[in-house]
Amino acid sequence: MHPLVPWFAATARDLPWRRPETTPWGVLVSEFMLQQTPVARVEPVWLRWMADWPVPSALAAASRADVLRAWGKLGYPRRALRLHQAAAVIATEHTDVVPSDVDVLESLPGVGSYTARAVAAFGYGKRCPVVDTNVRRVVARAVHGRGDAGPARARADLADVEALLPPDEPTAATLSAALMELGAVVCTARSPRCEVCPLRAGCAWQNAGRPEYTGPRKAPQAFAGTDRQVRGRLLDVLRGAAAPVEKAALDAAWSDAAQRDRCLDSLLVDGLAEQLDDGRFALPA
DNA sequence: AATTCGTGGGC
DNA sequence: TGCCCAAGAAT
Repeated sequence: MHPLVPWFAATARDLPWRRPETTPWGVLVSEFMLQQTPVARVEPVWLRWMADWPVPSALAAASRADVLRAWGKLGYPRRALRLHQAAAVIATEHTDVVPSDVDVLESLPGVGSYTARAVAAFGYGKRCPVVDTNVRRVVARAVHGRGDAGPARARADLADVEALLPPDEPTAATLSAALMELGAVVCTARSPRCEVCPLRAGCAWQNAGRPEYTGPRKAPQAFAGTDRQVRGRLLDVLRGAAAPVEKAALDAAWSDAAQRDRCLDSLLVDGLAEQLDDGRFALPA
């Protein structure tokens, strides 16, 4: 796996959260935004976010409405709320310093196994296996000779990557980033660019003749007509409104009244919206 | 362990 | 065009 280190040094994308001046807080923010959202859409939002809220306590002091507006259309807006909550915990319980310990990180709202390890590795240069969908695919192919990663197996996946990391901490951290980069730009899910892959010579999948993936397929995720779409429509109305809106404005966003009301209620429960005393609706203060 | 949770671009 | 996918987490 060592060929990945010089390859990464030579070809890595110049992403703003990878620049040397980026703080662990900047890394944490980027990882929240990158959960299920492509790099290209995250970049401009991250830049403005860090300018507005350069430290956790600054974000913690902002209103949820401001946070949700800044999050914009990145999707899964509950992530924005969890980041807001995590910032408050960091500010009040960790003296405004992002934790470097994986277990402490994982205790923060919205921080799971991947994000905790990414912050430890990319924010603090630790030797720490980082397993995301890209890394699982690279390991499945290069190490196991399978066309794709099957269902996640947390412990086994971590052990696979742990075995690849060199002893040297900064080199291990760089390799972690390189594995993700390879999966993102070369060893992609569809149409992998094996011709330019630095691992080609030793890749188990390549050497096996690139057999097709045979394992279980993940169930395709419907979107049109789901609550997820309706919630998105409703929240888009609230995000775009300069003042609280009447219910009629939300009614116009989706025709099925029962589904619409159920989704509005779920937004209230999630803290993504609130109803004022006069009956109007708005992003939460 | 299987579902739910947004949004949009690429093929 | 419709389908698949994108640096996951919580339940």
